[in-house]
Amino acid sequence: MRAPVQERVKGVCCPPSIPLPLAKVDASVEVLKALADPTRLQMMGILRRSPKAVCICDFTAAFALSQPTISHHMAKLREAGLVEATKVGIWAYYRLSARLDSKTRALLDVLV
Amino acid sequence: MRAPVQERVKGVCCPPSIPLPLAKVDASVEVLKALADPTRLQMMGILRRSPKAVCICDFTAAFALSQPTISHHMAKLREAGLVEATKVGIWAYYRLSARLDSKTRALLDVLV
DNA sequence: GGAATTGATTGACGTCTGTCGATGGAAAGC
DNA sequence: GCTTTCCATCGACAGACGTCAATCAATTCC
Repeated sequence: MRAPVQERVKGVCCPPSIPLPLAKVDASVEVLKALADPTRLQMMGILRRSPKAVCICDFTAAFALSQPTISHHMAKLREAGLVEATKVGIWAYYRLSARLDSKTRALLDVLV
Repeated sequence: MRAPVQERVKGVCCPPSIPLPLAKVDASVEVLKALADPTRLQMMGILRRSPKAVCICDFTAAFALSQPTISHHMAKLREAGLVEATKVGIWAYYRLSARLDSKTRALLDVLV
């Protein structure tokens, strides 16, 4: 008869634990949602490895997805503040955002 | 008239870049999806800080969500291999999985 | 000016997700 | 045995998400 993990009285639950700061959680969730898709995670991997900004047309060629879908995914990454776009003539070039905070950088180091 | 980001010929796109290993991406996405929810991220934060396993009823008390929803979220974390459950009498206790790989640990260090 | 190309946007579709109420099963107390 | 408590599962529902075809705006080339 070993001791239980914690003292418990039936019908009596502990007071709620101290949660993380709500703003921090929401910011993290926004980044996590942006990364939680295979296509977008691979896009981030490609961008992190590329010394130059990458043309959208290259992503369209790399993934077996329609051009609007590629554009949609890149927009998600842009809205999350993960990438930046530059227009050169007809072409649109994307690179990792220059102002990624240290936590996001650490995430990318682990993931891609 | 500065040099463009990359040489481009109209109508000609570069060959696709080398993507990350597909299996790695899918595994990462599974974990990211499990973490990309405010409730689940906070659950992970609580579990990571708690030296003891935490009773489900404490989560039910901590979050303004119904008991089935709490159970649903914990099941998601369990399916992703992030947490483990122990049944003690009527109560169910959860803790961080003992066999988290180093990348997942690093993720949690950054996030929660 | 007109044709061609890139890429963003729109609208539509099926699927996945977060949430709840209701139900069910197991353990503990009466 | 019956009731109570905890928790997982089921069924339902609204909203978000990933995808595509069609369209549009901007640019370049003829």
